[in-house]
Amino acid sequence: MRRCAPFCLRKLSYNDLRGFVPVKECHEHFWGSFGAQAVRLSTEFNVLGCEEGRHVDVFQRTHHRDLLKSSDVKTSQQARKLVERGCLQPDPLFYNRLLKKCVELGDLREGRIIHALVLTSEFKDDIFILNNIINMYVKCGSLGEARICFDEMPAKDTFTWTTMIVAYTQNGRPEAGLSMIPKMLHLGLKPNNFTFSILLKASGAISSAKHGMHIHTLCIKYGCDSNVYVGTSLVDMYARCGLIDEAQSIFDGLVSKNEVSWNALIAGHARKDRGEEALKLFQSMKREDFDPSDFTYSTVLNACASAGILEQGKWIHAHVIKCGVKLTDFVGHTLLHMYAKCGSIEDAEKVFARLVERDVVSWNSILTGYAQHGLGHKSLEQFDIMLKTGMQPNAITFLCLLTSCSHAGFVEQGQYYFEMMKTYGLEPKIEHYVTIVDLLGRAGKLDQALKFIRDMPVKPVAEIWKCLLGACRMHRNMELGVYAAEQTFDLDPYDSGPYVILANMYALAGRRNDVAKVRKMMKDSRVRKEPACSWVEIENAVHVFVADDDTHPQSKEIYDMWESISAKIKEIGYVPDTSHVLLFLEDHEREAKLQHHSEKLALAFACLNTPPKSTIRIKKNIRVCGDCHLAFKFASTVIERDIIVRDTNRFHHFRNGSCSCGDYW
DNA sequence: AAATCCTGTC
Repeated sequence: MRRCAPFCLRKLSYNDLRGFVPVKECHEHFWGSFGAQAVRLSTEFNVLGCEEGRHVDVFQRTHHRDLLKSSDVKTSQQARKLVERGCLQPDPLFYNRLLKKCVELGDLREGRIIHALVLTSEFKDDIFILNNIINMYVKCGSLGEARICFDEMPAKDTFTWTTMIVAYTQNGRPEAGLSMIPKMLHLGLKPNNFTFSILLKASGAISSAKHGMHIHTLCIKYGCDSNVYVGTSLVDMYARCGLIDEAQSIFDGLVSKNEVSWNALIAGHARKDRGEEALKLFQSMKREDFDPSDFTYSTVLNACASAGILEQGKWIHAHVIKCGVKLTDFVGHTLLHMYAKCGSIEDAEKVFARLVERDVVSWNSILTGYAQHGLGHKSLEQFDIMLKTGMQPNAITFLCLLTSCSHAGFVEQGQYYFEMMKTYGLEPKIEHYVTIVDLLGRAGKLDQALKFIRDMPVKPVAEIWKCLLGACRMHRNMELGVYAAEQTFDLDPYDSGPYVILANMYALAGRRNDVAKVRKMMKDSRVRKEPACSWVEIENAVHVFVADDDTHPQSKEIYDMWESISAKIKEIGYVPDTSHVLLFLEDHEREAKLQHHSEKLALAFACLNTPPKSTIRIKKNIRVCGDCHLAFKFASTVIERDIIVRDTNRFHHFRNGSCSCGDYW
């Protein structure tokens, strides 16, 4: 204790001494402990015209303040020990500062001790302190203890209830948070801005427009809807519930908005795959003099990533550089993700090299990039480097590795990693099981895949069977395919995919009656096939095509261009693969059907509108069809260009007549 | 005297 004294004495100034009330109880102890130094202090006080009695309190307050300013946990403990020894006379503020310190440091153990200390003090019923104790438990991650304190509190106020709602909402139990509101209202407690923001967040988290709208009406009733936090939460809630237009109109009507409100709206559009709208909003935001933050950049970069618009992504990157935003966690990862997702793995590698710090997410992002670009070897090499740097892989890391192996056909390696993840204490989740089925299935080991499914410790979900079904189509195994399809119909009757695959398999086998049967099933279950489309970005504009599209202004040129490409590739050996057409048509009709698939139109359009030799990047909302894949291989030779096609889960790089996927996808 | 809204890898 003596150690602390000089530190405290040095800090005293006249301003510290003014207006403090003496604490008599500590007086004696103080003099006894500090002896000569206290006398010196006393002299200084006398010079300043203070009474002796004030010293102790000055000591206390100064001491608390200085102790609590430091982020060193030892000082918080020191402060507490002084109280335990009776050298300090704590007031409620003292406890609250200590609790705040525990929250900052996430120190649950220390928090519990302070809780105990409060319980033995005269403030054991102080609602303010008890509220802060609950908050401390919540922020330190102990929901259970928070709840016990909550239940045991004799009198609760709005803060108490709000804190508990925050606790549930931020710990993945938004329904539990929402369920507290009726009771709170019943007790006559008025929710405030804090309560409403968190309730709206909870509604958004479960995408429940019903709850959200109810909370919205309460916001209005309690006059909280003009608060900027509440307003922003409203925008976010509607966006997360899929009501993006409602979100936009709330945003437009906001009395006060800040950059967070903009971010919420931009993120909403980005989630809805409205990349261009998100970018437009980004522009408006800057026009209206709101400063984009890390949040904004990662949001718009993500919008570019999902829309696959590389040029505009680069433009945002330029902004990031111009504004001196560091490539730390969020911005760095979304930038890397954007380049990988827009088909430029080289740029993604450059970003990875320049990241200020690399955490497990950075590594996962680059591994995912390699996996999606079919660079299986690179992915595994990178993983070795990751381990050498001492970075701990997580469940997602292994998912990336398994995907890499699956796409590259590395069956044994994949199984090795699957076992390896367990040695890292990671329990395989359903996604991992799906990937192993995919790995085995693609490699033609269908029986092994089925045995794997049977032996799985978890119940198979629809995804598992869809995977097996895809493999059965690839390897023409009708019997197992039918079985897998039946399983998916039970588990996920509304997905069109399995019906279409099964119908195709029947069609290939010439089983017309069965095709009709599947069609009827589709009709009965009201399943609709998602329309296939492809898109390309040319000079900051996105051009979307569907099959047989004739709506584009350049339509005639596009068809002529495709005819010309088609003629040239036939000369060097392209024979249309009509097995990909479901309908029972004559051969020439089947070919006609194939020739105007959306990706072919997109390719022709890109040839017309981009400089010779430049890389063509096409995005698709579903898997690339087998015939288009074949045609594009020949086309890459004929037009002397690299063609990169992104489908739902991977990239195909066509160059000089072959594809990076090695025809294995 | 305390707290509330927006972003990343699958």
